[in-house]
Amino acid sequence: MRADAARNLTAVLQAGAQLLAEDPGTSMAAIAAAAGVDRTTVHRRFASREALLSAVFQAKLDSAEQVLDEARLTEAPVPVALHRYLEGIIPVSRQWPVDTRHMMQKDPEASLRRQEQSARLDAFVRRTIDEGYLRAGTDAAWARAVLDGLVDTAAHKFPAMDPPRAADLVAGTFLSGLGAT
Amino acid sequence: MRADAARNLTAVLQAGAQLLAEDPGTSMAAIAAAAGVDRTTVHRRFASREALLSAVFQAKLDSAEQVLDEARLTEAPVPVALHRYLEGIIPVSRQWPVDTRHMMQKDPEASLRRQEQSARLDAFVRRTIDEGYLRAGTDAAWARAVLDGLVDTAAHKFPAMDPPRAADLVAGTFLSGLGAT
DNA sequence: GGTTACTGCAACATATATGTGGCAGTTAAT
DNA sequence: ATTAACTGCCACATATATGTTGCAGTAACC
Repeated sequence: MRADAARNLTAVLQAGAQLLAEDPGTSMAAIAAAAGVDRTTVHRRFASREALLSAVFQAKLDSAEQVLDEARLTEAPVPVALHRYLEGIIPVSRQWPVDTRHMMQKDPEASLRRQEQSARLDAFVRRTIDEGYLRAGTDAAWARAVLDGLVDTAAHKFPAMDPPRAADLVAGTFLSGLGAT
Repeated sequence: MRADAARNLTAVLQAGAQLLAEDPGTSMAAIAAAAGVDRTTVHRRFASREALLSAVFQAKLDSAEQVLDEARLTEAPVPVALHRYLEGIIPVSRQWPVDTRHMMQKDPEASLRRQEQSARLDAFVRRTIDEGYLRAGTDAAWARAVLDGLVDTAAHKFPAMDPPRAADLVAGTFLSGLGAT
């Protein structure tokens, strides 16, 4: 592939991610326009609309996987791993705001990757409970869902907040809540 | 309106809310099929797709408004009001899972009602802070966003959890987090 | 029982999105 | 400088969703 072609490709993926997050029904024409290329050019890169969506999801999965790796969820101390994960995943969630859950039946391969990543986080939450960082009796599924929700909130409802501060806020709220002592 | 017609109308609204929440691009034909009526019947009730969406949003706004009223957010003690609100809003969020934010430019009237309801909740969060139920220095916008996120999580990721227990869980997580003391 | 309201079905027109192919022009790589 | 890759623009075919109309049948309401 030529260098300018590669630039166009990433532009389409990034524009697509932003538009599809706001409106999953965004047309290829709208994505092409946002990326500054012709509609037929997009069709040349991606055989179908599904293929484009798959490429966007793959890009998100790639970024998320790198964050999971670098957070050292199974080895680093829980507070360290948690913070590293949050600081890394919030920018990823902002850059690729698409919801990967709605791709399950369409793209089984991506769905599998997503499940694997989800399982790694589940395991981390279990370790967090096992090592006593969460209150005894805490439901792991609830803790996991709350963590995801806080990440989404920080990432998308406070898009201007810098990742380190957002990670602090999420971790603090997750562990201690907002109530007075 | 005849009684059977009213039944069909509510069936369309409820089926539409569920389908549109999963896929905002759901066709009128799919909604009609889910509601068990013909496509043309839906078109007779709702002049356009937009009109149907507006009706769904109105139904959600009506239910939410009732919850806000009955929670007595400005008068009841904060813990009582919070719990009443949560116990009421979670079923509403389940019955009308549509996201009302994406209707802003399309339906200015509904958007205004939504803003009014949002303002009532903002005021409640401020009161919660002013009366010392949240830690001093807590960002009201963050608290509000976290509360919304927890409601969504409890409502949609734990659809089988009964509202009183879900309200307990949300309130507890909101105020105290999940961390060990 | 008769009227009215409502529905399902079929047909139709329209708009929009997807996907393909050709062709001339431009630009990166050699 | 030449070649190959890539792009934009135009035209086309196809599919699907929206919205409308007419008509016959059914069920609620008086």
